[in-house]
Amino acid sequence: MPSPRQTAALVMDNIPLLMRLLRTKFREKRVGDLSMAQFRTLAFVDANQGASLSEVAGNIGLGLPSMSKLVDALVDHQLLTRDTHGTDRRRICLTLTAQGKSELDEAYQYTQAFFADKFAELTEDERTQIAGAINVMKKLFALDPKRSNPEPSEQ
Amino acid sequence: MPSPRQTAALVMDNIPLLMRLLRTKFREKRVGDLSMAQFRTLAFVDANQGASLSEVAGNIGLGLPSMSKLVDALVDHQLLTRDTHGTDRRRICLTLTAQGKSELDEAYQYTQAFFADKFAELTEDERTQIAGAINVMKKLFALDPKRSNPEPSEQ
DNA sequence: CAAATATAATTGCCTTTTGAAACTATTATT
DNA sequence: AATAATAGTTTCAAAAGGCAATTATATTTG
Repeated sequence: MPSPRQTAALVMDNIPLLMRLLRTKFREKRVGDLSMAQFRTLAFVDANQGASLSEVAGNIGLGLPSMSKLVDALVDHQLLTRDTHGTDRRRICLTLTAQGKSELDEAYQYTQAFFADKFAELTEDERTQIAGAINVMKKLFALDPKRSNPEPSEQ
Repeated sequence: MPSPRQTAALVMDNIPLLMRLLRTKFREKRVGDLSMAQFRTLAFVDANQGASLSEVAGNIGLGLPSMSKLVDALVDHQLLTRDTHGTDRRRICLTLTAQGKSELDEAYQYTQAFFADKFAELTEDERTQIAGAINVMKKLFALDPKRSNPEPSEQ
């Protein structure tokens, strides 16, 4: 029966360690030399086709200038396309290229394989507990990556 | 009944978001202008008095040069002391100063307050689930910050 | 409608963070 | 003693991120 404070401490103490593990595993096989931020950007655009720069920046946790440069690099490497929005030409419309999708998948699956192997060591109950816990926190902290603009209205 | 792969995906997708939240909250009130890495360094040294540079670097996930400079700054601000090890004068012995301990506590508690408030919205069962899940992963991934040198043998 | 204001993204410049390589000092090995 | 190994530091360069100013487009308002 952990108190809110105890739970907070447990989360605060261990999330950074989990994150580091994730980073480490990810860097271990930097597919296509994607940085963590680049990877997460691709993943967000994959889940939110046609996203704007602001949306991506906000959801990844970067400023506009930084994200603009990051996207620049991804476009240069032909992993993303940056088109102008059809009805609002200030905005850009980010989309994954086929190559972007495949590199994203490759990077994702490499890391997933490691974690899946580890989670396979657990019982179903333990996995259920973890999945449940994450879903609870997802809801509690409104963690779902939301588009600031509810209408994807492409073109 | 989540499969290992599904559990992996859930963790991979949400840990970065949780981490970002943690960072954001932390930066919101940068007590004493501590960076995230500096904060985690102080926390590690607090839990591992007399730690060496390599130990800290390894556990925080930084290279030696970076950690050396980071520690430099903390020593300059009188939050850490850097003494030479008694029996092996190549090594350094890091210890928290009283001020370091107090700034660490202050920073920790500020962030903890936010998370505790959120977790207070949950039921006991949900908190138990979260705490259980984290403990399972802690064990599974051997997340506990371990000292590379089991013997703290000071001086 | 024209002027003023707001918004989206980019660019230039700067600071901070990071690491690779070289270097120093100390300890361990042969 | 000579050599190798280990712990930290320093130097240098590169990367990442942000602030402020700029451009381009939309929206508001007088």
